[in-house]
Amino acid sequence: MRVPVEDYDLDATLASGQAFGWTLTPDGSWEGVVGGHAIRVRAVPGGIEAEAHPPPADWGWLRHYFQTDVRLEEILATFPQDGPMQASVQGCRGLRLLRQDPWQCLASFILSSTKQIVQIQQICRLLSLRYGEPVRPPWATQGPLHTFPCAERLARCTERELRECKMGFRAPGLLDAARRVALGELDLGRLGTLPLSEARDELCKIRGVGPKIANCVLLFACGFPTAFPVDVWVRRAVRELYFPRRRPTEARLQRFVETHFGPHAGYAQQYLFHHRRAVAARNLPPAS
DNA sequence: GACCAGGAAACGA
DNA sequence: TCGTTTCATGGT
Repeated sequence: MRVPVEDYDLDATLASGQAFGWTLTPDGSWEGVVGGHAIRVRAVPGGIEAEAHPPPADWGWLRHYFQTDVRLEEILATFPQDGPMQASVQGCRGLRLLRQDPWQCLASFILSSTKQIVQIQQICRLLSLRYGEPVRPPWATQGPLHTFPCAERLARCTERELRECKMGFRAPGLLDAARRVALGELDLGRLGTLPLSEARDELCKIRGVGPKIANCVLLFACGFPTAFPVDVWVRRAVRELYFPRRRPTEARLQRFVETHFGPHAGYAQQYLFHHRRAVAARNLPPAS
């Protein structure tokens, strides 16, 4: 299957710390699981090439996940026309936001707090291996891929079992989230129909979920284009670029990001995040 | 060994 | 409403 799309940097998007289940294979394609299907995707001229197993009847769910109908040009045009923002866009033209499954996204970001991206990937992989369902596509050379475990399955785990997946103090939070979702106490599918602040309040009832993680879920999975997660990298970027003199209070910084970046502030945030990390990687090259 | 990582919550001032 | 500390684990 070939999905035509312009302005799409697949590699940057899948490696950008918004989804943690993708693996880059030696031949340059990405393997993952979306909607119960094992997927292999690669960037090709003019679009994305995908294989799926089991073979799907239609591919709408894949276009939805990758948001290939979104016109990036129109989104970038809404960004503030200031130097810092334009520089961030120039740094990685084609970076995109995915539309993830809300439960997987919520669980992943509960596991993300004060963890590096590679470690989050490691924990998610371990969880999937132990509690997800195996999917064996015909192209798999090694073992099968695994779905991300559903809330009902994780709700049946003990805290000790979850801690064995290296998540440390985040285990109670994940368990709390899984139980709320499994019991129907929290309807993730409904969040997208609520006003932003109400949806955020719902998520923040979960232990270990504060504004940052809630905003990640609202932006990456629930379709709120102005949700603006502020993590250490984005805070660093915004301070350096927009408050070079004195450092603003947290409340001041919050007000700024909510008003300055326009109707697609969440997208702008992803560019700031990616660009600031790229600068850090350039200034501090990894030890051989 | 010190320091940090896509944070949140409990605490004291 | 501020800043500080603690939580668990692994990488640099």
